[in-house]
Amino acid sequence: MRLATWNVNSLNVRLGHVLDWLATADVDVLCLQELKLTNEKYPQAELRAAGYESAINGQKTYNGVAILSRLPMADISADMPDYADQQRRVIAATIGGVRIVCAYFPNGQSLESDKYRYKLDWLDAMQAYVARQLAQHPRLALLGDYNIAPEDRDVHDPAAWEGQVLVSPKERAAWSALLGQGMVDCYRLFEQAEKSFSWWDYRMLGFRRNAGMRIDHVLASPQLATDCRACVIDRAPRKLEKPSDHAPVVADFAA
DNA sequence: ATGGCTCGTGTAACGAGA
Repeated sequence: MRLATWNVNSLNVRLGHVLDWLATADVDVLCLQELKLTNEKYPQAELRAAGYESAINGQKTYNGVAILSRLPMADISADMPDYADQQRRVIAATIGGVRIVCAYFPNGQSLESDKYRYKLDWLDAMQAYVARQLAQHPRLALLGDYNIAPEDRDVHDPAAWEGQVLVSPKERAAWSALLGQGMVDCYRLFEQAEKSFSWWDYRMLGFRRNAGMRIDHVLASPQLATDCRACVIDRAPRKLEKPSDHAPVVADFAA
């Protein structure tokens, strides 16, 4: 079973890239973030023609997430039930015996911002949500744009970024707490090239200079992680005309 | 030099992203 996550930064703009990528990526499930469109405007027909059904939690202008699957989906659930959120950032479904959670973690903007406080509260809620999901689903995958670079090796210039949003101690503590629940960073199960990133700033020739961060992740529960055979970041779509600033991350599981 | 680009909105700048 092949699972992927991709922050597309507007599905309107990126639909062509998504369809082209699905045609060759051979993934069973694709989690999308930053749709920036409502459920009414979701391109259901085009994706269905490509062989994928969708579970959608859309929002106008900002946020919005979806799970695309070429296998049957069950028990679709939008948002975190015990966290009242105006922003559409979470959708979950059970596919092929795996509980899939697709999440767009808040950015936080800066440590002084109200958005940072919101991010920390949201991270607390996600912690509790994952605990409940784990209790119910031994085979759990949490895929998405975490807006957290877990370690300094996930940052192109750790000195310049030290203490800032995406790498602050409180954000990294939230990441560590997810690992503390048993969740496994699939990407680090395997040997990877140095300076492997999943996001590059549009400005300053970020991609050409490989000035990026690894902030898009696939975490798997202990039982599911034992079946993980590979995890890669596919940089190819980032090289296209008008790309998303994020690249897809793909994780391959036996059975 | 704290910007630099790309979105949506709406049809001009501006907020937001990271």
